[in-house]
Amino acid sequence: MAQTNLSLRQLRAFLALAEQRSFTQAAATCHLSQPAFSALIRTLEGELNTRLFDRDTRSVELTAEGRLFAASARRLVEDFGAALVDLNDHVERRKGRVHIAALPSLAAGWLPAVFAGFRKAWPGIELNLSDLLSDACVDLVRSGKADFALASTGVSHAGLSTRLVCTDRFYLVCRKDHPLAAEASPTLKKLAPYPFIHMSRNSSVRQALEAALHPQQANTVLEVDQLATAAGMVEAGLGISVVPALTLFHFERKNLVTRPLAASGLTRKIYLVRRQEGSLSAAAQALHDLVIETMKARTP
Amino acid sequence: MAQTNLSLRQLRAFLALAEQRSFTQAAATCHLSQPAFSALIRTLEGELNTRLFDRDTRSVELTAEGRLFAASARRLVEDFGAALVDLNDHVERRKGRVHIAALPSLAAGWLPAVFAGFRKAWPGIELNLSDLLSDACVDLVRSGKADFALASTGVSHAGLSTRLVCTDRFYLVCRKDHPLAAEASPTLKKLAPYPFIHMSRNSSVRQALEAALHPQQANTVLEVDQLATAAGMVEAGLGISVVPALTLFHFERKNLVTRPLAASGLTRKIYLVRRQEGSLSAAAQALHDLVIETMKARTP
DNA sequence: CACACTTACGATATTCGTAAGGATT
DNA sequence: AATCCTTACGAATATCGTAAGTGTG
Repeated sequence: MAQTNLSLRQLRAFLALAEQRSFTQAAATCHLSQPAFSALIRTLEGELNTRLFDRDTRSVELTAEGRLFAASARRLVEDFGAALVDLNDHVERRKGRVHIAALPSLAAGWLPAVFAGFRKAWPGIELNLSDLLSDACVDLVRSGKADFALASTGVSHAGLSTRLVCTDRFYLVCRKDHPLAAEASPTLKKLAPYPFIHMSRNSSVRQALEAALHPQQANTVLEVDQLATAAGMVEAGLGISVVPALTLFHFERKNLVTRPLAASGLTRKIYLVRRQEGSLSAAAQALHDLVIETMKARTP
Repeated sequence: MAQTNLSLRQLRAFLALAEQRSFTQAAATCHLSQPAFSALIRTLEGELNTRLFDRDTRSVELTAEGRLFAASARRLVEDFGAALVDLNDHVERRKGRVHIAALPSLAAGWLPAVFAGFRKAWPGIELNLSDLLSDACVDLVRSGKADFALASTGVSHAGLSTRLVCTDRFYLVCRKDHPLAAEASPTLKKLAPYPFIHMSRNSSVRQALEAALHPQQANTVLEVDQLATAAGMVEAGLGISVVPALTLFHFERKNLVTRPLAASGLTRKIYLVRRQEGSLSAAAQALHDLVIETMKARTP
């Protein structure tokens, strides 16, 4: 008994017959020939080891046991259907949840448009974004709390797979009246004498910058956490700064100019980080694909 | 999607694999060869239109969709199993309810032993007895409130089937010191002169008696509702009475004697009444069979 | 190369629809 | 005679197990 094998179709057939009380009609409902339907009911009765219908040529009625089972069967078919619909909603991305982690610079400037596009395509999917510094992003992925991350780690962590999605060139930002504003594409060396406004030491922007400067030291005048703050400081004339292209929107201000740095190998690499094993949910995969696609479109 | 056909076995296989995370082991659990099991999972994934497991030669893990479905599947298999167990309990008469109606004379004297036997055989079945006069018994059956009845109706009602289960001979009951006590088997005529204690007019005992007497009139001294009352009255010397064999236990008292009436065609016929169409529940059928069997044993 | 999942394939079992049978009105 | 469920039976389909294939540590 514990190993009985019943199918959803048998339950549906049973319920159809219980409601319509006619083999002929119920068979039509189930898209079966009447004899096949009859056999199906007989099989079901055999598996349940009881007669479910009193039937003769004139009438078809549930037995007491049939009525009992009908109540269960109705609920089972409903629950089964609900489970299938729910699963399918997730598969078809009508429901679901995606949690990604991304560097604040991406979260503020570039991601919103991606999220908007995603939302439009899959309005039923709940989005969750952790805008954190690179290491924290990676930790969320490793712990499974985030589906994937956009971070600047080049280190290949065990169990994580990283994929380069963007190489972000750096730009000088300074006031229009600054001497460097005259240069179309200044070199790093030329920047050295001027007071410099840094991002905080653990930001990806700062780390890429330090790595590029290495033996050199910048003439630090100020260290801030937020790019918007840096923009304000530069505009106020406290100093210059150097930031990746994807953050330039912060510096689109009347009194500021931005200049690509002369080829210096100074770039910030952005990686998509995900767990090595375990596929993404349908929803996460969709966002993943959209991210990749959008990135490709930006820098072909 | 609405017409997907899943089987309980597929769900069990899916859950086995989700838990054991090994095709080989899960296949063994399901008593299948590993390739057959593999095909089964593949079919399931096809029907659900999604991959449920991330698998390679080294590891088998649920996908996000698989985890979602696993929760549903677990509950479905449980509910399904519970429904099957419940149904089987009814089929095997470990659970259930039987409601019968019976004449008070049977309810008090003869049925208790039958019920005791039934209870012993099927301790899980709830018993329900309506001890009512014949017409009320039949009404309960007709309305479907009782599974069957033991009544004295000979009338064949539409939609009901009646079956004679017992022909109850009548006995004189009187005091030991009554003149009739001397007769081993008095005739009805001899009773006529003596004061008579009747059952109420709508009782089956009274009706059978009136039918037998017909042109004659009894010398009624008293009319009572309960046989026990009649017994007390007879013992007190108020009169004699005539009652069916099955009620004689009421009259087994020190100062009373019972005498079978001489062949007079005076009998009370007891019928088992049930609905013509519609089988009995397993529990009701069991009680039905026990009633028939016990009746047969009493009067072979 | 050993282990674990997949593919290939012939054999078996199940399920189907058509046609004939039986019972009831 | 008409209607409805059941039985009979050959055909189509699905499922099984064995054996070979593939990929990974």
